[in-house]
Amino acid sequence: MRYSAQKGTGDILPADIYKWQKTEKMFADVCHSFGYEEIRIPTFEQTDLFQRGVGDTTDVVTKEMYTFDDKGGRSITLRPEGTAGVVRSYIENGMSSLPSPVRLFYNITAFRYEKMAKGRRREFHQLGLESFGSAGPEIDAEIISVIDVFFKRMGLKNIALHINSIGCPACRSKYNEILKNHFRPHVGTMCEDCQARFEKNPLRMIDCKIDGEKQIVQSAPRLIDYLCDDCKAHFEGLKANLDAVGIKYDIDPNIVRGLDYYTRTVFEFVSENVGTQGTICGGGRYDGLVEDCGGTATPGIGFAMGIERFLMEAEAQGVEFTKDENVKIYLVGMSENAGAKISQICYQLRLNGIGCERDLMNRSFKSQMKYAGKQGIPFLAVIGDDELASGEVKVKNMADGTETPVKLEGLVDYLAD
RNA sequence: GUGGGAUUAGUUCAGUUGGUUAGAGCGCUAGUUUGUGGCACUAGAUAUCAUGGGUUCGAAUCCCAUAUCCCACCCCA
Repeated sequence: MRYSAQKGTGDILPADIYKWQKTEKMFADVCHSFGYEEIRIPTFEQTDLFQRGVGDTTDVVTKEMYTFDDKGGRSITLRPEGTAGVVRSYIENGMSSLPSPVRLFYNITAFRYEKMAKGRRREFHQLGLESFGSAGPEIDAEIISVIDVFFKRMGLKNIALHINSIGCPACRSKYNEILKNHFRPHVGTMCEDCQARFEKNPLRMIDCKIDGEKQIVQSAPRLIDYLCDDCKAHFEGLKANLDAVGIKYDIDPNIVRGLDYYTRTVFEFVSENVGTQGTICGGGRYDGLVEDCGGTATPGIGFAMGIERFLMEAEAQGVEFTKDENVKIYLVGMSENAGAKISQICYQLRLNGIGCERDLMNRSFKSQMKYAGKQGIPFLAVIGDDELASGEVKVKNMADGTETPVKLEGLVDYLAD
């Protein structure tokens, strides 16, 4: 039996891991600079949290969740996204009593049972953040600028930002009636999905891929034109705040987003390099979610970015990731007697945080040299009987071939720069 | 859930109309007269040709099924 990683999962190998580490570290740095702190939440939650939080009519919940009963008979689900778990934690840990806004970021894996395609995995990784307690559009603009700053500091060029407002429950239900009146005479001619959507969520009929080209869909009234005064003011405020810092955006009335909890602001960063859908990062406001999950009514907003998709985009843009050297010096053993001394030197170097390697394969002198060269280790020193006698080694700089005599007791200091 | 392409060494790929011991590059191991590497040269190891059936004197090659990977639809990160 030959085992392989499960469909839609995969290994992140040493050859790539430094890119992930750079990405994760930069995201944390940027979040910190905005006053966000990291939170770590469990990989699984009770199924009900996602049904209620994400919405039990969404695709994610109805057909994509990894759900199973544990030995105690509880229904458990591997998180399909991060927001619901963070909201649960916010409520459970009484974070509403902390100074507002409460700002949290996270680095998680998430799980969705999907058919494979480019940029889509069953286990995938997200960097994201959530912010609680602030209802104004300033924070909407601020979390978008978190992403903008992150992209810029990672060396990415502009990635298209699409924004939209899907209103609050009040203006949305009013709009739904208007939309239904528009479609009612034509429902019969539309696709099966749209006939179902007509009753449950007419908003989604607008971005139907089957009927999308039809005149009746093209001419449908747009939610953004029917926002209530408060929602309209919020959206204008968002645009003004983005304009103020020079972040460019397109208003895309078709962004609906597949998760039920969104209200007012929704946005996506989209690219052509990560598959058909192209969303690298998506998010929005969810002013009703905390209350829906059993907390006191608290506005919230957040986003999540797919690390796999981000790296695809970074690679497509030719972003260079430099790999740090972990091992600074290789100690070549020249004689049988040198082994113990080399062990002592390595131990001292490592105690002082200096990475070093020595032969563990009983290799010839020449092979040790080759190994050090191939590994790209920047310094090298040969230790044989001469060095044992004199207590001095020649430290060779592998890049330019120069050698510097260094006393053994001074080796740590010499390499410490 | 619907449709399309693919699967040969660790890896990227060749492999003729079905015909003897299935090849190469990279990588790996060792050596090129035992105190200086990357390059080069030489040698070596490594393949149930995805799995199971079938056709045939003979299958990596043709047929069927299954699995996996990839791509599109849908949806999302």
